[in-house]
Amino acid sequence: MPQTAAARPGRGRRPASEVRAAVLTAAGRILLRDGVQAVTFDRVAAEAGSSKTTIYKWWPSPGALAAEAYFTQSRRVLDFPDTGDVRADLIVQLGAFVRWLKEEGAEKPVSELVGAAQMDPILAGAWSENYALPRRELARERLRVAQLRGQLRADADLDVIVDQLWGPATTGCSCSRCPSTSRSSSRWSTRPCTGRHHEQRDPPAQAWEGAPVATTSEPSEA
Amino acid sequence: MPQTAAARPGRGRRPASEVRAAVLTAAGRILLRDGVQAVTFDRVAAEAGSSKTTIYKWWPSPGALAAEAYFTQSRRVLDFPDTGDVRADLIVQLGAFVRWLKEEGAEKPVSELVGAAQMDPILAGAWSENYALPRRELARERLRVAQLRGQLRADADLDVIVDQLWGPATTGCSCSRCPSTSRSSSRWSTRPCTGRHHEQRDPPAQAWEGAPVATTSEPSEA
DNA sequence: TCGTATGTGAACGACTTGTTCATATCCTAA
DNA sequence: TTAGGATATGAACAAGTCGTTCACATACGA
Repeated sequence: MPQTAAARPGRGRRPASEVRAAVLTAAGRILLRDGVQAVTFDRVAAEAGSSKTTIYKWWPSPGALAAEAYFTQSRRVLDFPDTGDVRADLIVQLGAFVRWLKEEGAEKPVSELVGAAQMDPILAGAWSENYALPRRELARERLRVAQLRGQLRADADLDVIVDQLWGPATTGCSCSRCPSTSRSSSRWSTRPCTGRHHEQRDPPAQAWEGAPVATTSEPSEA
Repeated sequence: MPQTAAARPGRGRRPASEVRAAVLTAAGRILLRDGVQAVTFDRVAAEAGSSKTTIYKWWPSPGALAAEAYFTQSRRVLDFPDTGDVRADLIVQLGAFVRWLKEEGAEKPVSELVGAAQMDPILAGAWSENYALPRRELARERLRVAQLRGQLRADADLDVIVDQLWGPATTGCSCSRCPSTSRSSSRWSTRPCTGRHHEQRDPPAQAWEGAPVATTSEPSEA
């Protein structure tokens, strides 16, 4: 995440676009460095060099601000490429998504955002409407194109395919502190894309009863 | 969850076991009624008729207290029966678990506890060590007995079976605010128990990329 | 150039979190 | 039965957070 915009001292109005960019940048940095609970209007205002009053005006809650900061950061990383070969494109995007989570440090903030959404309806709504559902629709569009090009069976259930392709990585976020048992991206299958096999031989890793959290995840160790 | 123990007025020490029971009962009721964030030492003390000082001594955090209150409530509901037919027993227990979540109101507090665990290492540790891993081990024990009795293939991967049987219900907890797409308990399979089929034809519902939360869940609607 | 809109920082009130301390009761040993 | 030690108790306190108000300083458009 990029460096914060320089805050100028003293009163007086700055252009809204400048303030907005500074606030989102500061919120994103606090989210990554200190976690979703550290994203408060007071702290973001201090770090962005903006007014707390203004932030209260523009965002409904710190959670919504944290979510928007995350969306802003992730948008450029999670683009869907379009080379004409949908299968290859989805593999590239899926790889980018997994790297974004596992290697570029997004897993912790995402799991905290998803976690916080469980008790923050505003954040839950923002997540679903501004991130989750739009991204699902992007994936479905790519799969529809594959169907039109004969690269995917016409009767394939697109939601199930989206779940199966991206679900394991996302389950890792929503249940990130789990014992390392059966979850592994190497076991994921792209078989639906071939349009030939009916059976799902390698079930993707998933959450289980009663064991969604543990302390084996390094970033979150107490 | 049962009624609170009557709080007696005035100073003076009460027996620790009485105080403990009152605190756990109060915490459980606040968790169910008002959510995990309402479980604070002040509120629990007020509702239990106990001293905040004492609660600070006995529990490391409100989250740990909330988790223990939940464990206390769930223990009796989620026992594993033992009739000799492991397959039938697991179906009964799985049904009790799903009813506990969906019909007896446990889904919301569980998803909030799991969500809060994402940013509360103490709660995460308590959840894993005192609830998740012990319950997983209980399930594995039952499956081992099935293997010994020839009711389950000797080479079956017990962790994968546990994930697949209980995972969907638990995924519903960890990602409870999701659009109703492919998740449905009716699609779960008990096929591993027959020891005959290698393929998993009906993949259990699971989380997907970017869409783990939404506002379609009634209890959590803003 | 002027008037309107709005970002600004300080101040404020209400509430929460966590600790301290003297007191009242429980419990165990003699 | 009594006495002493341990501990649950409620009030008080300090520090910090949350959310709002308001007069002021600047941006911006006509």
